[in-house]
Amino acid sequence: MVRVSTTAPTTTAPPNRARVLRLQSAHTTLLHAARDIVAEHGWQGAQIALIAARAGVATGSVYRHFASKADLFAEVLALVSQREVDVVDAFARGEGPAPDRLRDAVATFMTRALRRRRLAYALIAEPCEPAIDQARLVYRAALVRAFERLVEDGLVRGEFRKVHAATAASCVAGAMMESLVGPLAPDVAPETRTATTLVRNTAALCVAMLAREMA
Amino acid sequence: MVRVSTTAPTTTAPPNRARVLRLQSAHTTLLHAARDIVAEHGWQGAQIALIAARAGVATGSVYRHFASKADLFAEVLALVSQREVDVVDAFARGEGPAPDRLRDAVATFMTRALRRRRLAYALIAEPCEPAIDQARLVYRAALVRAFERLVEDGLVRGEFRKVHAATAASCVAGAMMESLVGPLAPDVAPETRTATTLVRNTAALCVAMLAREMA
DNA sequence: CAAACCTGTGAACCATGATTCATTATTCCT
DNA sequence: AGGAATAATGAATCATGGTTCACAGGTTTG
Repeated sequence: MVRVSTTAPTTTAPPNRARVLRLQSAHTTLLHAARDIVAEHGWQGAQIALIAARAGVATGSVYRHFASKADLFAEVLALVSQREVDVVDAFARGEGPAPDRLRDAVATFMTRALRRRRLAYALIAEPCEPAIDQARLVYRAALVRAFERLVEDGLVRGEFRKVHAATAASCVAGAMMESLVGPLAPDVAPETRTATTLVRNTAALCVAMLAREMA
Repeated sequence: MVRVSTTAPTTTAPPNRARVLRLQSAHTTLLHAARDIVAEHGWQGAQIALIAARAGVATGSVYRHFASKADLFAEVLALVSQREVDVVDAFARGEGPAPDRLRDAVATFMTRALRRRRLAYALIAEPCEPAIDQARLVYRAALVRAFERLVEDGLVRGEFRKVHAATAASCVAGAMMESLVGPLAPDVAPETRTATTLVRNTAALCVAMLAREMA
């Protein structure tokens, strides 16, 4: 690369910045490669060597950017999961009746999961080694917290009957995810029509759990 | 052992029976040892060598009775889990209003889990290796099916609003188990009073999901 | 009682796949 | 350009823990 030797690097800024950028880029590339591998082959197929190959670097290079495999996967989990948490959170902070928002949050979460099936299965239910499982629990907790905020909002607005927000949030999240486990299983035929019904039913059940009255 | 050489072993019955009994006994001893280890140290501490030691046999002997570690653990899982499934099933086949039975089934399951905490955590949420996780999914499915029978019964009796039984059962099971995950975590202080409230709340939420009308 | 046969033993073996590290290539600065 | 510093490489190493197996001890059969 041609550098037009500027008078003087005021500080060590330009080179550092470039270096940092390059490193960040490698970091991101690796992260994406890992995510893609998981989305395609699940945790089972997510070996360091494969990920490195996918990212176009050598195995050892992975350790230049991540302290360990667990570390890398924790970041992958965060990358993918945070988006989902944010989606639920958007509903928690939204306008309109809380029951409707709860219904939509559940439905949206499920629909999104049923699109990237393989990835969702990996995140929610796929058997995986303990270290990853550990990180998964953290993500689940975050998701529950997002639902908790939604429930709390509904309580403040008097739109839910009086329940313990944290418990209710756990129940909603649990109900939702357990409903997904079956359909997400890799071997099940992708019957999308059934999926639509499933989503609708589950969302309704979750709302019913908290509803002040029957419709 | 002194054998009073009876005239003639009509068949090969006597020796075989004794042998079979001895084998069965060893099998059972191993199974119990494995269960106890898991109940004390979780899957993490459940290594073949330790289990063998606990059972008072050599490592290799384990393989006289179980084809593999996964096999052994599958049986442990079945041993412990089947009882829980049966408990739920008893409520499914019981008398009285289905909503009450559902409430009691959930409460009973949770209460039982909160007693043997460590074991329940292992069965429900503890990070563990894929092979065990796989078997765990099977158990979850069985539990869901038990709840499904209960829901179906309630539907027949017209005591639940019209819902898809399988989906509702998943939701109930999921809600229940997710509620347990937090409190079961090994580090959490065992605040039993909170546990009582948690059980009551969760059971109520599960019933509300299906209830025809508000109380 | 001896031969055939199980069953138990536990140290050695092996497979897996993450992690390391001596070496080589690249990039940065003067 | 020259040399230090930094990054990339990937084959070798290592750790873990399940699994095997050649052998020993005891039991059954004839």
